[in-house]
Amino acid sequence: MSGSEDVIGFKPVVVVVGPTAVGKSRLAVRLAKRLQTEVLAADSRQVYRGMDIGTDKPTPEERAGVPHRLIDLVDPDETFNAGMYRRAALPEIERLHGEGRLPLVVGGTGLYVRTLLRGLCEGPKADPMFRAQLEEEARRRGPEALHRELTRVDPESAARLHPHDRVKVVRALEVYHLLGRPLSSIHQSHGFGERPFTPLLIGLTREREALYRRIEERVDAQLARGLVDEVRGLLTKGYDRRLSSLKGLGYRQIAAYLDGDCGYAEAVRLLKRDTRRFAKRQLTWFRKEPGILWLSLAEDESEERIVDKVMTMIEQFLAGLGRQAQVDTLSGRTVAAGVTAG
RNA sequence: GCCGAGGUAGCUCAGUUGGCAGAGCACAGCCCUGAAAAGGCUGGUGUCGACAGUUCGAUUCUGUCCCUCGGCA
Repeated sequence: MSGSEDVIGFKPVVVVVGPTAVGKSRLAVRLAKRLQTEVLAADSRQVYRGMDIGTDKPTPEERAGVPHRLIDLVDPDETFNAGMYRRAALPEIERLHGEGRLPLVVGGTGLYVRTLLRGLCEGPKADPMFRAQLEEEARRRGPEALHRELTRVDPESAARLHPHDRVKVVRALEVYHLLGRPLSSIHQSHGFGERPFTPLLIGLTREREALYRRIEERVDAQLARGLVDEVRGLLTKGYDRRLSSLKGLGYRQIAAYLDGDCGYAEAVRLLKRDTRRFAKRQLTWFRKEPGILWLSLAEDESEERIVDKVMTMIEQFLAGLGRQAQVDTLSGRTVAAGVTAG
């Protein structure tokens, strides 16, 4: 079933979010089978080709019969970012709608999910040369110098950003440099106000302790599957540790070990710790994202039962859309594509 | 049983010549508009082993007891 064809005027999208290792990917495969649709990843790391174990991509077996999109889009030394993700994802969603299927977005990259559901402001694309220049300046004169510069051209952004937050200070300066307009004014007029779809947002969570245990187990499993060899292979191919792709969890810590910065046990400890911290940051992000229906998973809960629960939520969601469409037709209003559901 | 060392945060430990208890790690809370698994900010969570004594005031000094680790029996 898909059901999206009976809700004329709406563009429904089901989105499953949650912290790393909560169990999103496995659930996604089962859900996609039941919905006869495809999995659209919202994951800033799985876009890199050749980075499979460390990003915990679904295995070929898991992907058999269930197409996965928005994975393996670029090589590790290519730039990728939220804007590129959005440009790649929107056509996939449109295509599925055209085929009468319900798009299923699954991922833990909060910003990517947000760019789909609420848009991305019309800022200029990243300019690597200019960024490198600013980075050099930060090294020479300290990060505070960049922040002082920002205070001159965009006092609002400067007030919002901590002087040490180099990445975001550089982006704000870049926007002003390319556009002659402060980033803050662009944000203000955008405000994440777009509503291109009618989403059902499902957040998966677990008790903190259980989640942390799953993270440790998953890291151990990744190591058993050959994470060290995967990282070594990337370094041998000439990919630099400073690449954004290799600064991700797993790659950063194992590359440090391979370069002799620390011992193996220490690298594993740090990887587990950093992954726990990451999961915590994800929870902070999603907690304040509006409209998420939270589903707390019990440790002994079977995958079949979880799928049933989520399917019930999806059916109710679609039924609600049907009623809403009827009401709107009766009252003679034009149904705008993008009525808020949350 | 005797002798010695110790008991302070979740862990390892520092410290108070008697005056609101502090480091690292661990952890918790938060920010985020083309780097987002990135980047950044904030926070000490405590019956100082227990009971009694001295004192205006004891985690600190004294006594008794309990526990841990060594050594000797």
